[in-house]
Amino acid sequence: MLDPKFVRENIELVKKSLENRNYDISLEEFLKAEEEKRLLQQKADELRNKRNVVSEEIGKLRSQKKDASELIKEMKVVSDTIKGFDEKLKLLEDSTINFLLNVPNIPHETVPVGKDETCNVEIRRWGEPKNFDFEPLNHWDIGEILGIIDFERASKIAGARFSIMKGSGAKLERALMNFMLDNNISNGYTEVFPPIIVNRESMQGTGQLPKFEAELFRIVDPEFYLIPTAEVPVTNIHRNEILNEKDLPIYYTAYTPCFRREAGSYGKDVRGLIRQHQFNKVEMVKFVKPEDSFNELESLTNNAEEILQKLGLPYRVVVLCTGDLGFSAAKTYDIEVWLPGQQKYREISSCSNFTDYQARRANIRFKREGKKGTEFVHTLNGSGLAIGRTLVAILENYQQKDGSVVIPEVLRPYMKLEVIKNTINP
RNA sequence: GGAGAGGUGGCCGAGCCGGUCGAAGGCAGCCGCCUGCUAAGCGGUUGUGGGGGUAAAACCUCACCCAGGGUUCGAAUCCCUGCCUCUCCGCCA
Repeated sequence: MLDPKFVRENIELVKKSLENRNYDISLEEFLKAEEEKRLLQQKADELRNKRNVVSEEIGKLRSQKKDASELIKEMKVVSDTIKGFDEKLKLLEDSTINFLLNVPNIPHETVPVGKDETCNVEIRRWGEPKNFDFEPLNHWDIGEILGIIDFERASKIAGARFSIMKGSGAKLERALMNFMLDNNISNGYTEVFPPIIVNRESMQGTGQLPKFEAELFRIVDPEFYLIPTAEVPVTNIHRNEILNEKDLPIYYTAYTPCFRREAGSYGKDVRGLIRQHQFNKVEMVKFVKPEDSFNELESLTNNAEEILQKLGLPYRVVVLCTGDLGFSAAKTYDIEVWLPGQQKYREISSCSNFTDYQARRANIRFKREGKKGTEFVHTLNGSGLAIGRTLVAILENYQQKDGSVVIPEVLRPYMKLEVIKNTINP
């Protein structure tokens, strides 16, 4: 959420931001309501002050056994007036907050302005897409040949966009989790394993609600939401807290399953592991001081890249333009891994700085040493990495002519295996 | 699932037959005094958010004693609902 005071004082900047993000929202109504709210609040506060003073007076008269019925009568009217003001105030407050909850974060000045994903800008590449001396297969074909992924039975159990990992496939999934967690831990992140169903307040704290309800799986009775990313529970760890300056920065990493409805993506990636309703992910989350957050975004992104480098998977980093930038983010780098089966770079990580946007929603503050008052922290997060997609990348990049898949060196201690051999369909 | 206890400031802990309670007392923290140094001791001070005010402060004011409603001229204190914690019983990975 943006600071109402900030919006009030930076109308042009906010308008520009909305325009660059292709949002068609007018600020006029909000500003009017905001102004009205402040005036009304002043009036109500004055009356409350009067009531406080006179009520105390009544108390004194009472204790002296003197008559106070005139004052009581008078205050009854005042109280009714206050009640009326409060009702109006509540409506105005609701409408201003509701408005702000639907206004996206302001993109950082280094974010390229552009309409849609075609305007994203590639920042760097690492590794060379390998030349195969045979036609590289899609991961779902590899999975079938090796007997390590079963989509058909998964759809029997749950439905479309689910999968069963089997044998060496399941083991590879597990190895990736552990390798990624260990790597993040060695980069200074503290491992956490949070709840994966959460309450409404948490979803609102990180910005999934109220705007993106359609993306979420929901449990109706009692009301809970399945997390679409570990960002939700992990960022909310410090909801409604005031942290000490000396505690910052805080780095967390978490493995969790993630659940997404994928509404509106019916035609896309219908085959394979790329777009599933349930998938595993290792996430990195940071709480930092405002002045550090954009440097922290660079190191966060580097931490994610390091994993791909160690796995020997070619990738590129792109910075999202204003039109493609996520709702709560001020700046986002997507990391895209090379998939030989698709001859394309595909997103495998998304690293974002949310500045104070989530912190204000979730009310996460910190106190500077020797300074009065509090400030909102800046929050960041990034995948490090999406496990299913990493597994896809390994199958496709490390496939051999005979259908087998070589296990990347760094995973061998975890797998206790060097090659997933093709014993089923040689 | 059944029975009971409780949620107060950074922490501990009073208040809870309604008024002078933003809230006693203690601890911790900060400032000063004292002391050869340390400890002890003495005095002062210490929350968050909103609105107004200011160049910035000072300052004024409202709200906040788990959350949301209600009663009342007035609520930490009374009533209702919800959430959470603890103890006992049952059930269970």
